[in-house]
Amino acid sequence: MPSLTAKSGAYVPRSAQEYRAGADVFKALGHSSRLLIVDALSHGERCVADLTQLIGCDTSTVSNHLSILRNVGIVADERRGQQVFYRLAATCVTKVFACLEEVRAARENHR
Amino acid sequence: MPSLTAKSGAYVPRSAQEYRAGADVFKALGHSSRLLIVDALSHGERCVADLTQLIGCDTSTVSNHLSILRNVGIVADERRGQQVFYRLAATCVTKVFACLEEVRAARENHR
DNA sequence: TGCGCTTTTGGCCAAACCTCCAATTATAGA
DNA sequence: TCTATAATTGGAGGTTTGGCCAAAAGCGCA
Repeated sequence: MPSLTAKSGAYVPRSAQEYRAGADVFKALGHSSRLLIVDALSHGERCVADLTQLIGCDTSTVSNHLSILRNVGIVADERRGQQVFYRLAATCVTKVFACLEEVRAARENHR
Repeated sequence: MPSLTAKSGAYVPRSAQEYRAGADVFKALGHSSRLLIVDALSHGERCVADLTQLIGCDTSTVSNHLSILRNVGIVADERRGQQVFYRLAATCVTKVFACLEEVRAARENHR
């Protein structure tokens, strides 16, 4: 039988939908190319061609990554002439990079 | 030709390895069950059986999720008797939930 | 040692993901 | 209108993930 390891009643899980929506956001960040995109955009907006050159893969692939980030609300797009510019829509994600450092430290500690 | 949309020289990309390591952390958070685990652990440690009941799937599946979280340094484990207890190793991840809210708001805004 | 309980590991299969290419859409300029 | 450039969409391929089951490993206790 499972033991009550935490103070009983202290934790009430959120809705399954909430976890799914949250997971989608992290899933969007869970790819090195998309992380590079977010990092780049945290310094200013960029068009698709810029990002394509930065990442070094097919334009369609980058466009795909951008749509994934846009669908979860991390970036926003704006067409100006022939180009489409992307910028961060949720600036808080830049702070998350700091957390990555703490996680890395925790990993180092325990081996 | 790509246009220089950001202040030139303002952004220097990190190493590919850094992006890969960071992506692995987010990938670990990018699953609703694992997000539930993190949320639960933010209120105190839990043994595998507890988490299994909370999630409602096979024990082996939960164990697998936990190993993914452990490998990137988000959680740490400690055996006490027959049971293995898990706790958050990087407490900053709890703050990330707040960021999810901002991302959600950004998504709502733009539709 | 032998039994029971808890957790982990390995194998399997279906579903999801990533990348490219080709084709399409949107816009600017001649 | 026609052409060139920028970006998106659709489809094929190969790879990775997620779930279960069965088997193994670790621990406590008689």
